Amino acid sequence: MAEKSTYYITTPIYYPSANLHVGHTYCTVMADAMARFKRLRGYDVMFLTGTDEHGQKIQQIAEEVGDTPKEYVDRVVADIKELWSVMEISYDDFIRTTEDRHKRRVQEIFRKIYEAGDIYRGVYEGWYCTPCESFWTDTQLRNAKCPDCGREVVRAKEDAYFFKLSAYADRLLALYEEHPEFLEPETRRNEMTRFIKQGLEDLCISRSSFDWGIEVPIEEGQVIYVWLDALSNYITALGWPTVDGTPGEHDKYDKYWPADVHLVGKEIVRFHSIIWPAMLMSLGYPLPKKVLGHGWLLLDGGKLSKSKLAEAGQDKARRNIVDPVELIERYGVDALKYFLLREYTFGQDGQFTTETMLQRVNSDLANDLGNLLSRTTGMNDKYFGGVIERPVALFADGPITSAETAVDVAVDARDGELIALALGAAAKVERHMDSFEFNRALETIWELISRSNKYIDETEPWTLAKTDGDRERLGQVLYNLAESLRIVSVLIQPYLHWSSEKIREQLGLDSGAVVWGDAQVFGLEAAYRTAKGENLFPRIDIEKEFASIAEG
RNA sequence: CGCAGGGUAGAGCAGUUGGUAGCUCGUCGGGCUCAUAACCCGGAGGUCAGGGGUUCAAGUCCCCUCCCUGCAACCA
Repeated sequence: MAEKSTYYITTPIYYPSANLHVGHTYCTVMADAMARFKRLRGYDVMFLTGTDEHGQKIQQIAEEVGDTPKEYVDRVVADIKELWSVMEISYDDFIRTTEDRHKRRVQEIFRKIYEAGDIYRGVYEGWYCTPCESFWTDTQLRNAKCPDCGREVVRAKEDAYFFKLSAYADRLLALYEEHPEFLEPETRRNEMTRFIKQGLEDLCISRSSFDWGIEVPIEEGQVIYVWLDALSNYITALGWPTVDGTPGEHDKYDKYWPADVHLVGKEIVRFHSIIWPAMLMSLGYPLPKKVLGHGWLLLDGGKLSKSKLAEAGQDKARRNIVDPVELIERYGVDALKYFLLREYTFGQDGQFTTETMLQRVNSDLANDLGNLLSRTTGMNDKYFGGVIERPVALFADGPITSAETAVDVAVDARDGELIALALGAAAKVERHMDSFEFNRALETIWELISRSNKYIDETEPWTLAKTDGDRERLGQVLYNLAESLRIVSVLIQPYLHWSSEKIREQLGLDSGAVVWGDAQVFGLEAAYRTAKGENLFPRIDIEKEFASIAEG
């Protein structure tokens, strides 16, 4: 037997200069959904996230609050890990660039690229703000002043090491040409192609003006500058390149590299699709299969930023919450996850407002899904004491596994329609997930939920309940609804883990035993013992909610 | 200046290779009473930013104009 297929997915490693906002959450939630989906499909998944902890900015912030950089990032990283834990982010490894396993390998990478002749010593020249001790490029300056403090900057130089990025322009263009799937969406690839054709400069990869970083292995007083350090995490976490020769050191590298997808925000597509492959080319390592750039969540038409966050706190009447911790405390993990995955089109920017999220949660989660479960279990409890057997009349030949059979076999056209839709959903979800269309995957599942709600209205179980002779049909209807909900519980499992479990609980199913193939079988359960529980998603009174948010 | 995207119903968005303009929310009307005042059905609402062109046929392809946004080497 062949080994299980592997799937390696990464998020960027976040910069812990401050706590994360809902934009970081967006990226991580997508990666988590994909990782869970692939696991459910039987892949051996490696899902990596982490933090990029070096650099001048963190050194400065730590000094301001009187901490060492390490103390400072330890605290922020603890919060980040706590957030991922609350959100049930199923990462397999969390790499911190301050960890020894990373630092030693980054130095090894530096050495190898140096030995390959792609690193040389030169002079970095830029605008320097003396009070901030920061270098800035021409375009970073604001009105020719320091963008941080607004004070004068001076032209300054320092010795530094450079990576011969310019030497890789042709090979990068060839990569995009021969493997367009390497960089998606297409618009990002167009941007990068243009960018390369404008001419690549060599990349400054070390600094001597601050010391919070990994030391350059061949010279004291220089630390490795961001990209070489940060991008390397995708292989250092897998134990590559080898530095200590311990048995099994690079097993994960052998197994999972090259990565199937680096999920990144559109603003760092350039680093992942130009610098990173160039580094790997220099090292002679295989390239990742895909870099995928997602869009941004926008707040009031602009990107999420600290100043925006401050403003957001000012507008009491319709304050937008962008702190994921607060969103989760108020509305729950699945509400946030569902909204992020359902509302936005991958690759494009989208407006984020708390009001839109609450509307989405009310209509899709409370009214459609929660209510469907409530009415189904409620009627089953009321009419059958919660116990319902698989109706022999409908499943005389056993469970149904194809939509065509469903339509042929069904005694009632509405049954056939419902069953056919339920059986076809999994394949559609798979197709949409293959192209990272989370919104469409969820849309597909919600078509089944809507059809189920409609099925209740069409079959009118409350009318059937009034006549003894209709009792058999009533049982069929409720069984079909339970089966439909069971399939929903499988389909939503990668996205709404918590809800999936709650639904299965109320249906009397084992929560731990979700198998994807079960979504392609109708009539699987021989009997249901349902028990109506608490409402999955209580309706939110949006006006009252805003009043409460304003009081804060 | 350069490069890359957008402009589609009141709001937010979909619209593969050109073939009757869709979805969600909201709104209006109706139905139902199992359910979380939820659910189901139906209606109204768009000269697809503007102009020109190609075509039997253009939201879709080509040209021009206007408006918005992103990138330009440390922002998810």
